Amino acid sequence: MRSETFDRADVLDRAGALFAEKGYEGTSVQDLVDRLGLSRSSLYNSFGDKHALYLQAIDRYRARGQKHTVSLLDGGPALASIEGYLRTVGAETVGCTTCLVTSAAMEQGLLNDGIEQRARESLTGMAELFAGLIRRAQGEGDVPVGKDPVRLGRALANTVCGLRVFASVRPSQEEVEDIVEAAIDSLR
Amino acid sequence: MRSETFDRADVLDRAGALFAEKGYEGTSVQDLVDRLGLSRSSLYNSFGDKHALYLQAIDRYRARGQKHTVSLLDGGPALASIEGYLRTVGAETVGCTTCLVTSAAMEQGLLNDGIEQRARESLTGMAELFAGLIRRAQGEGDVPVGKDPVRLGRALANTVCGLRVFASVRPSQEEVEDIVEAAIDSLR
DNA sequence: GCGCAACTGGAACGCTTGTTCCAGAACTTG
DNA sequence: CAAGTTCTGGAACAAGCGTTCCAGTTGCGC
Repeated sequence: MRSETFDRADVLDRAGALFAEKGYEGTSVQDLVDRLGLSRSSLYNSFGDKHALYLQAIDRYRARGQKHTVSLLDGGPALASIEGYLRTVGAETVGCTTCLVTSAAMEQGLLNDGIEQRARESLTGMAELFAGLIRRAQGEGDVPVGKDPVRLGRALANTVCGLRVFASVRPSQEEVEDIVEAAIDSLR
Repeated sequence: MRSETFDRADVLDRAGALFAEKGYEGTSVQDLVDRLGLSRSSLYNSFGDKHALYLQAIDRYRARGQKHTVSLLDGGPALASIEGYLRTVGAETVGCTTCLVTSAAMEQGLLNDGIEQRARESLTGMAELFAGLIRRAQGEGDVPVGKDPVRLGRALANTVCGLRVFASVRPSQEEVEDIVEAAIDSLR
């Protein structure tokens, strides 16, 4: 026996970064071989074909994002958590960090298998996460009880979604801050 | 002499629809020939190569969008114009109408020539349009003067941007309505 | 140290890609 | 009718694509 010499998660991370950068169709298998540090043969043996690798990279990306989100949100008042999360997304946007799920949704949304569903899951998941936090913040007296948590949660998720696109366009810090702060204002 | 038999604008519209649907890399020249109703040769003679056609389709799309926007916005109180525009975008979103500029920005944003700039122009243009309308609505007593028109305008543009992504994911009418109504609420 | 399994490198595959070219048909204008 | 231009269909091209396969190397577990 001999176990895999490469770090599977790490390979998927790098593949995901490449896919997010150049798109699925824009990334050739040769690009992947060059960037991932393993041979063509190993790539096919360990991950299947290009599309299978894409899906695995997306799943990995989503899992990592979820872990990161949770660590950002637990503890402290809910409103502060929301603000912190939005500001983090804002910083990523200024840094032109492109989002793999958004890229995948835009590129393949209407036709491809599995991807549309994954993207929708990510979006509704984020909306529900926000809604829960808003409800908690209302309990903590930080958000007016008149506000509809579901509606506001969906709006915040959409704001994040918009920022993912903005990231492709090298926005100024000022623009991004305005968007983030306006979102936060909507909670007051 | 013999003039062009096809309608140039119409061909660009159909090309744009195809590019928006399948992405730039995902659309082959053969796809274009099949859909546009003119021969490979005419296509190259009249529009140059694939990338040139793409840019022309984007420009045409933007011009058409601008014309449409203007017709939607002139006349009546500014607040009603904003609401009408947002609801129109919402309807397009429910109908899964994908936006060529957003697709182009996501696919090529960081690397390609001309496209990033065009996408940013579209976004900042929309933000400024909103800012102007908000200022007018403030003059008309429909929006509190305490609100910052520039910030709010940017937030609305970002909301539209997010909806363009949502359209790829077959959202429910309810979700989209929540997002649109929350955006409108932010003006009160 | 033997055998098994993961890995490498490269060659080969059939297919699609974007692009060019050409002979001829279709049409408009003189 | 003739000249000139646009359009068509199809062939041809080199390059790149995703995928498969194989001979050979490396390293772990018995």
